[in-house]
Amino acid sequence: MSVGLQRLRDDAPAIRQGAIDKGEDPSIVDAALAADVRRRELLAEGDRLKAERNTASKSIGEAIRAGADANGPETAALKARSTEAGERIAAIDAELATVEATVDDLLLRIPNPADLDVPIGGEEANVTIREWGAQLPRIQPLSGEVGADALPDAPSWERRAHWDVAAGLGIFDLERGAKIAGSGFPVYRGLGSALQRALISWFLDVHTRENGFTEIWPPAVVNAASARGTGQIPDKEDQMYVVGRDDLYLVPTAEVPVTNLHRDEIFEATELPVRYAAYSPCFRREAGAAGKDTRGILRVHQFDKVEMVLFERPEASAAALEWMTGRAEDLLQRLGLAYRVLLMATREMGFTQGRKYDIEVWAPGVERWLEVSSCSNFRDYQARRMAVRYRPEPGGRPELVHTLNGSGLALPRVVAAIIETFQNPDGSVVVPDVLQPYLGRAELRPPG
RNA sequence: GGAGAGGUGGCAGAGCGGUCGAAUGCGGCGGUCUUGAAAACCGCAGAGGGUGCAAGCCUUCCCUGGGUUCGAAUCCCAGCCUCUCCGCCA
Repeated sequence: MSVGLQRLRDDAPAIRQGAIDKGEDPSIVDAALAADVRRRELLAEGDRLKAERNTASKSIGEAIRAGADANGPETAALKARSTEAGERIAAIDAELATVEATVDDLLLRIPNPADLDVPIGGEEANVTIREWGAQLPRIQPLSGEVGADALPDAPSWERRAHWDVAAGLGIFDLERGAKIAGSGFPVYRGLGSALQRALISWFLDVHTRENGFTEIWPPAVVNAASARGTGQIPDKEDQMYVVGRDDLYLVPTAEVPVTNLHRDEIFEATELPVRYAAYSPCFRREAGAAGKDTRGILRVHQFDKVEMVLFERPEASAAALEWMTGRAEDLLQRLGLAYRVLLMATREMGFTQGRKYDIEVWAPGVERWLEVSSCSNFRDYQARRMAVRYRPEPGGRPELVHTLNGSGLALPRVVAAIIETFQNPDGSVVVPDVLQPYLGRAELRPPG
């Protein structure tokens, strides 16, 4: 935490501006700085008194060993000196404890400044930096060319939304999901369930066999220290499901348990980078999002995701973010889904990120771009909270690592895009080539 | 859930309430020796914070949090975790 203070002292204007750019309160920076001044005053005085007490206590021990009476008058004088120092130490430590709690709390509320080249602003300031694939129209001719070449009066068909197609196929059961758990807890059945497994397996297979990730299967709950480490507490606390009785949090993403794997640890430089790929269910309360995307599976309280998590040397993290984003894009290309990559503007980023790319797939049935991946470089922000360090040189001083993570990929919207992109006029859906071995079939059709 | 044992540095493992940030072994780093390596020998080696240009000095940390004491790794209390046995159970 105090490495953060160091940066705060050295670079307060940039941190302040970073908070403003992200739409956060910059006055917290000054409050933290002021509290830090008081903290150091108390620390200096407390340390001085502790040194005094230590020497006094030590001389008591020496006197006794030299033959003095442990309860005699000469030791009593020494004890009085030590006791007096002890009382003042107690008072100072008490104030120090409250001041440090204040500093820690304030530090947790100062956001990570965005990289200097990140556009400043809200959604309108996001920059599309890449697009891939054809953005299919909702209405298209039954045969022949798609697009401008199509004849105006030719017979056409209309793509349906994924929930309509899924209803025909019998692969979702949203109503019964609502009955047994609540709205936003989808049930997948039959080939819908198999499609979930297929996607998870294929994603993990690509990451582990081709991309060099180590697979992790994490717990679905974490403790408060882990939630704080990755920044869910205090920033996004109300987005998490809490198991109050046991003081546990349902994970909103595998990022939380997997990044915390190395909390309070020191890597050797030769161990980096560390690359993990982890499947987990993800639980999100989506508080404040009521009424948005209520149809289908575009916004749900529980979904499945494969997450990529990297621990990197600072000088390598920028390139690692590009690489990791590329790994997520590769999955979409091999599925045959059109997508675009956005560099997110400052107010569209989270509290903890230095740079973030969102990847959105085109869903031609609902005619919308759907976010399926978010790839971020946290630089040393999470590492500081979690005390994850590495030794640049053997035997050298530890320094903070950089952490990154990105979805690779989140399932529901990929499923929606697959259904809407590869649906046929008769209601069947073609299975992408890469998934056919996992599903054991080339298309989804209604049973019977 | 019940009963017992235990949590010390990268690992293993000592540690009468004062001289313990902590013996010893392994591992690590540097060196001697060697054509090179191994072995042997010598030496260095924890983390955080404060202060200082720096060398350094001071301070905290022996699971966590309280307490007793002039002084706690060592004593007391609570919690967490691990192991063994019993019970229950996918």
